[in-house]
Amino acid sequence: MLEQRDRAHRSPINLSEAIIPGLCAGCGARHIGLCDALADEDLHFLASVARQTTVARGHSFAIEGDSARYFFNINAGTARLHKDLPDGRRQITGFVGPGDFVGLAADDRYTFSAEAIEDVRLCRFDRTELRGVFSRFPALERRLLDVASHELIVAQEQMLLLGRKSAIERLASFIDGWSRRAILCGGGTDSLRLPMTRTDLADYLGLTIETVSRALSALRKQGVIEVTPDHNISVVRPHALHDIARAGA
Amino acid sequence: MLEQRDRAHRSPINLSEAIIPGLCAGCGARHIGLCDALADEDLHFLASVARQTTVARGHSFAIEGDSARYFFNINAGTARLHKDLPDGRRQITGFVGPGDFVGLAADDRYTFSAEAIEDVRLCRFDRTELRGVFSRFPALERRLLDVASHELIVAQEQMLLLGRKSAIERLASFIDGWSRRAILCGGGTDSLRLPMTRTDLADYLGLTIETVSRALSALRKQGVIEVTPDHNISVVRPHALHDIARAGA
DNA sequence: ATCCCGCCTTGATCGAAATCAAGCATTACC
DNA sequence: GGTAATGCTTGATTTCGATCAAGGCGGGAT
Repeated sequence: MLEQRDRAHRSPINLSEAIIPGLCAGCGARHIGLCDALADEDLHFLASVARQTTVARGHSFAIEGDSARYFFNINAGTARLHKDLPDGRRQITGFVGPGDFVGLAADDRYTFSAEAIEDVRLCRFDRTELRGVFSRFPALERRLLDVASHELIVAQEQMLLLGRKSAIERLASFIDGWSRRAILCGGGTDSLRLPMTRTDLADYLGLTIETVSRALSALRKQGVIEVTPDHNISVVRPHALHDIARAGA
Repeated sequence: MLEQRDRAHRSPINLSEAIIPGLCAGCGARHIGLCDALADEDLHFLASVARQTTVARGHSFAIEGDSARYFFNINAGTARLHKDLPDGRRQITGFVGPGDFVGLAADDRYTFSAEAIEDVRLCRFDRTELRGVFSRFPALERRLLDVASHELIVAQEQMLLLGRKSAIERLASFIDGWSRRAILCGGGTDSLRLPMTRTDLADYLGLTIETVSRALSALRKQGVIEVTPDHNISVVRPHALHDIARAGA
């Protein structure tokens, strides 16, 4: 592993970070994990199809309808994926962070837009050349199938949320899920950093900012969460939160 | 192709139908398409991990929470995939027909239930043994990744529908999509068979049966569709329907 | 410091869809 | 044939979340 990291540093991009994101060791499904020994020629090959870039907060690195040339792996920061209706209505389909992939759900053209909500560092792959990567690293394709399957599970859970849950249940579900993700990624269990605005939350949960605000207040008044002055959240009663999220399971 | 079909008939299951569903030749993404020549030993191997079954209307062949032993390929009939909340609220995440796969979005346990809404014929694979199938037929894994990607696109489109569209836009979107699917599958463009009930439609679109009924009436009054006496639909003005679905794009 | 602007919260009112309710059509079953 | 069950439609009323509106807070620019 360390030997591999050394080798990676010799290549133009930091492959150990790009291909084997080390930040979230506990996240399981969110990593490629090309952990086998890599020959130098393999590294050069990977470096030839990948490229590390930085995207500043507020900027998009994929736009719905554009030709889908690239596939991305997030190394640092948070981005939102969204779809828009012509009249401005917006649905955020997910937030992605370190270790996550962007571009799996793409045809010829992107069917979503991706925008950095914090400064984002990412690794960019040419999608055509990625095919070649697959034949050289079959484990990668296997891994991507697992990732895609997992994303399908998450997407279906979100359909249940959007189709059938009340406003307060949606907020509880989101905070519950987000805090589990934070815990898995090694974050402390006390304060939960929310990099997205209330508008983002509303567009993710199919609500308006006012309803999001009211639902958060309701959860606060019930003593389930606390809202910090900087608009972050701390979960006071995780079990109660989970019960609300699952509609009293 | 014909030679392959002949060979398939020698095996215990009808592989040409099960693995290469022939019913919907125009559907593209929905087929595995193991179109390369198959050796006899390959056929025997496939037959050893697959099994053809019939599921009667109203019966489930996968239940949320159960150990996810099997992966399915639908050969005939229609099924609904759904998730339920403890208090009875239900979200249908999709309808599947000939050529579709069920069980991609599964972990250790099913995260959805699958129920036949017509008599269904399907081909059942043991998910553990499927891993072995992958190493023998790498093209299959590639194909499943494509299928999973396509399902992700559809799921995200459905999130936009559930999170941001009005009742009438949801109905228009559904009918538009369903009719395109029917046309691709070689169906006539005139009458559109809806194998699902209004309740299913409501649970798919995040509405109630009354609202579904009213939205259909509204579309009918606008001269966009006609509702046949047997509750099927015929699309009178496809372009207008599409415009409503895309919120006046 | 002061102003402005973006972001959030809370209150008042409105509206789209849910709920409640009634009735009709078709099919299933005795 | 009669009757119950199932599924669909339409009308009346209610409700939850959207919309409209006002005000607070904090950070950045001048």
